Amino acid sequence: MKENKEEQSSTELKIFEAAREVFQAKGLEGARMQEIADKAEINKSLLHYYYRSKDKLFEKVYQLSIIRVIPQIVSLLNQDLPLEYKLRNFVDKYLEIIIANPDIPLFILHELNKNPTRLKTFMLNEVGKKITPFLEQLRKESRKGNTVDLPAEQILVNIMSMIIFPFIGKPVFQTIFEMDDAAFEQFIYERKKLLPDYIVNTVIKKTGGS
Amino acid sequence: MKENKEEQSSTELKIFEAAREVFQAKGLEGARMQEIADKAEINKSLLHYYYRSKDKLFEKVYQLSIIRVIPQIVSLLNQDLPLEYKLRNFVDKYLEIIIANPDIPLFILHELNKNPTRLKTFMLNEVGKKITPFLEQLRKESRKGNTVDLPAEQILVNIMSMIIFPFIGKPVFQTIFEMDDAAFEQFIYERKKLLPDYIVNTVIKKTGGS
DNA sequence: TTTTATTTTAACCATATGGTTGAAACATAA
DNA sequence: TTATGTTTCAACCATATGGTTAAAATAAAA
Repeated sequence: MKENKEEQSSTELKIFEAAREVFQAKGLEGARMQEIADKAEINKSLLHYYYRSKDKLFEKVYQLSIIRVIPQIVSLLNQDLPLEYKLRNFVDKYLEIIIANPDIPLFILHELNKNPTRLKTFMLNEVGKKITPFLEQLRKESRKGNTVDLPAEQILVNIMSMIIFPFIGKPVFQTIFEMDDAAFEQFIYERKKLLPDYIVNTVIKKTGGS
Repeated sequence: MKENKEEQSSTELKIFEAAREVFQAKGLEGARMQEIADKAEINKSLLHYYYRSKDKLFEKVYQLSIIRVIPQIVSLLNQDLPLEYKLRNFVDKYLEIIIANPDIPLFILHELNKNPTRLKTFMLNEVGKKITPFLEQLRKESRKGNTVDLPAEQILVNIMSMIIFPFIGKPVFQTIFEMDDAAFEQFIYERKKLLPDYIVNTVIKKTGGS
């Protein structure tokens, strides 16, 4: 390992990318070190040369998966913007992030299901605390009669559900709608175009106008 | 194994129930036969006495998990009813089924993600083909201007997302909203009350009335 | 060239795990 | 009682897998 922490060698990155793919597809126990080595086109010894063990490698993949998406998403709710604008932006950018990392949600949620307390403090501090201003904003607008009459938490769950679930349910939807990969990609593309408007319209009550 | 296929011995059922819990929580590779035996309060030998192998046991759990929910849900869309009534009923009963089997969605989707072709023919025949009448109904009402202007598939994905995802994302929501188990149960109960109306209102355009 | 870092090869170890077996204890029914 | 089915226990096997090691080959840097 000649390089320092910042500039990783290309093989180290190749290994990490392969590990990311395999872990995200199969989970910690379902993944095989041999499969990771094969996908990275190196041999198993090198895995231990760069990362000491399966657990260590998994931990890096897991943490980076989370750091790669969650802070970005949370920050979208942390700006001082009018509700409608913020909402539209949130849905749009959230979808962009998930489209770029479509396997991360199921990966995180499966691992979290096996061990629900794993990220508790992180979730509480980096997500829970940082979204309360947004929930407050929702409640404030709700009191003014500007939103649909639902608890703020239910609204947020609705929004997140519609953004994330299509990616988690991809194999089901692809089959029952008889879509090949291209068709599903098109379906997601269509979704990205219409979902921001749809969510804004189902959350925010427009006063005045036609 | 004295009993016939219909009336399983109580231990056989106890084993199956334990296996269901462990497999649904940990997945196929994450599950340990010893843990199943412990939870069933029998020893490992008995697992093989009743079910020949881990794979065989898993297969039964997997298939029953699917058969326990999917046909029920699909049948809700297969009745000859007006859209609004059908929709309200669908959301209500779907939630009921998932509340009774909250771990099944993530379980199925994780296993499906590891092997996306696994249930392809089943999904196609038992789901895909049977929901086309519903999609047609949606399109017909859409042409009459009675629904929101979205492709039928997008509408169905929205609906399924809002029903299923809260259960998949439970560990996240529970943490960021700081809910204990009772509070989360209450949250789901609240959801069951309001979601049918909410979904009907966001899908069906009411003509006339104030 | 000399030195250092990277990569391969191959063999190997330790462990966990799924799986098996046989004997014995126990219960139940014929 | 006899026979059959159920359950436990303990020991054990085979395998896959994660992990390690040593030696050599190769490449790169000094």
